[in-house]
Amino acid sequence: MSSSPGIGGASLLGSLETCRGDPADVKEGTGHVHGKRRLIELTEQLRAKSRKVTGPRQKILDVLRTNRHPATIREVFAQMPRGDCDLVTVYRSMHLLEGMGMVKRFDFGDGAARFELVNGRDGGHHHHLICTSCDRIVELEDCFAQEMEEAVAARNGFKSVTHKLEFFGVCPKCQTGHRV
Amino acid sequence: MSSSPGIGGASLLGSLETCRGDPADVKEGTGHVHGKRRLIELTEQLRAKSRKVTGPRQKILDVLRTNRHPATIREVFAQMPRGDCDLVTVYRSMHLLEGMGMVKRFDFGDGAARFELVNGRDGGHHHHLICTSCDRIVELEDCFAQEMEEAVAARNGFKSVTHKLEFFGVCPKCQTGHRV
DNA sequence: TTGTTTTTGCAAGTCATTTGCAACTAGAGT
DNA sequence: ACTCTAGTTGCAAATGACTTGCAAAAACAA
Repeated sequence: MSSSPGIGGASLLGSLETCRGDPADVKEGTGHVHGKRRLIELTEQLRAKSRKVTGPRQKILDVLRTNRHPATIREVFAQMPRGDCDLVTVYRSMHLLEGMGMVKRFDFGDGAARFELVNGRDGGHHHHLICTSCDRIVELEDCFAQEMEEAVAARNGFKSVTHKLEFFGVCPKCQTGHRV
Repeated sequence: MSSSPGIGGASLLGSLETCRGDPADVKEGTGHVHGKRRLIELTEQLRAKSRKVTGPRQKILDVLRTNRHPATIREVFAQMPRGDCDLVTVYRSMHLLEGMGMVKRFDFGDGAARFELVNGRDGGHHHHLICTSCDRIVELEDCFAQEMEEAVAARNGFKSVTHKLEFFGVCPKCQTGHRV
């Protein structure tokens, strides 16, 4: 990383370790850790699987952490201070994180894959409702296809069955004709 | 189409019109027309919307007609006698057919869109179960997500909600270790 | 048959994503 | 703290799905 020698792990993690008291760290009820402390957890996951905790990876995780909806590679890249890392590195890191189960890939059919940080051990499995007019994304809580999945698996003798389910429609705002 | 001047509409349709008695023409119970007669119906749909019935389009429809599973553009192209038409024409025709509602697009997450002929007026809405090991595709009858779709639409105030749902898993044959 | 409009082939372009490779660095070992 | 090495990164170039521009060719109506 010759172009940005200052982005070492120390600079980012160092400041993080002083943030234990971040009021947003724990979202009550969910048990999920948020805020910057979350980032420390994430980098620990990397270390735990003996992957190196590099500047680009921390930045990418930090961007993912602050995104409420699945983001494309380009969106993640755009949200990093310019010069932080190469676009290719985002692709490679995302692939790594996906393989580690730290992020989940979604496909909304617009040609670019989207990624979202996985929460909790169950992976926080859920689906999305996407406005076909303004691209607004609504995160749907929980999954209603579990039974279906089991039925389909059993009926066809398949194992390790998973599913991909997304909904598309026109959101309330776009129904009024006000393109947002 | 300088390279294949002999592929006129007459050559294909002509032979079709003599095939009314094709034993596979009507699949009992379903009311769907199959066999070559189906192709005549399809070309009529083109004419009805004043799109030209060309050689390439007939060939493409004929390939789609014989495919049991959604096929990629390349697969459709590969199934046409060489020189029948350009790959680009398959892309363009598929886009046209999709716009007309004659074919439906699916995405199994492998980078290439897949297309399947639509049957009946309801569109024969259904889903697929794909083996992640050997790519085998199982067509699942009916759709189990209709209620969900309505609930999601109502709860979020969306209109014209549709959904995309596919299942992925390991098929019986691949579970035994025999890669097929 | 002619005329108009649509369609096609070919070449080139776009865009997401991947890959080759040399330079670089995080973290382990010393 | 210093070295070593495997894992990472940047850059450039490649890949692959899909699209677009344009002139030649074909469908079909008059």
